[in-house]
Amino acid sequence: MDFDGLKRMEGSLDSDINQDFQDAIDVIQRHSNILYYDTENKYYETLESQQPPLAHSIACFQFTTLPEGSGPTYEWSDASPWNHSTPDVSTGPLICAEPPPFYPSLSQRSGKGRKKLRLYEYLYEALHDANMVDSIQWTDSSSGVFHFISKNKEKLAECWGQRKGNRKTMTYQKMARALRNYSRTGEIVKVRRKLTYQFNPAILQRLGGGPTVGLGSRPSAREPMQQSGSPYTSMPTTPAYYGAAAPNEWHSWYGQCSYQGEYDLTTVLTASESPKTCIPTQ
DNA sequence: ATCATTGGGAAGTCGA
DNA sequence: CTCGACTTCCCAATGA
Repeated sequence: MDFDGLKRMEGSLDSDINQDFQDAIDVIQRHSNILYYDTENKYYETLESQQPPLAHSIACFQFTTLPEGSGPTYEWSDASPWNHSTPDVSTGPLICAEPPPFYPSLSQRSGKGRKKLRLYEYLYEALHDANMVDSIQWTDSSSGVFHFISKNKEKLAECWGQRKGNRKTMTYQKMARALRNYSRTGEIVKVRRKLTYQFNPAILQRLGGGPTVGLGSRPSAREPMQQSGSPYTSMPTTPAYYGAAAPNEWHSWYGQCSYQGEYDLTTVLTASESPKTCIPTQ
């Protein structure tokens, strides 16, 4: 992203971002470095050339069609990122283009043996999509903390709903409800900050980035992630959220913080060199 | 007081 | 038929 792009971004960010503008800049800078993420698919290289100027279209997803019976036929990470351009939300209501012919219908998408795309996977995907930067951004990608942009969070939700082929329009409220269910399993937890959530480090790792933690299979509601002996239980390198990989311990950390009043997330999250304690801003 | 956001219960849907 | 993973609806609490 060039400087002009940055400037445009700045103009489009609304008040809740301004409150932590430095944060946003940091995230944008991170995104500018993220373009190499998908070098294998050449997504970001080709996006520009492939994209027609559909200024108000979103949520057109291109899937790689895999032959039936060739092993696990769908993994979310195998799906090519969707083609869409950033809608100019300031000029009017969001209009979603009809899915292109290759857009898989629900039945196709969930065909034999295909794993359903999970919300957290979708969010992770969106976080690496430069065109979604106006809807969702990393607050601190290394610790898996991300936040929704108040102004455009509904766009992301709509995209999610379209991707799932829901009958009704997905809203942020409904998406957030699903997100809250993750707090039970610990896949994503709520950060005590407006519109901000955090991936579990193990999930983050599994999704292809983030800190190195003990890997395990995906936790289930019945088997919440337990990582006793994990470095995160004793050593909060990025103290705020890694405090523990186990959800319960995360929460206990949050609980601690909440007693200390509002804390400076930016400070806490951007300082990873040395262990720090929670820093209240007031 | 208003609005946005958060949180959770409960029932329903859908695919595996 | 069961189960997981949402989805949908609703309502209450909280904070700006």
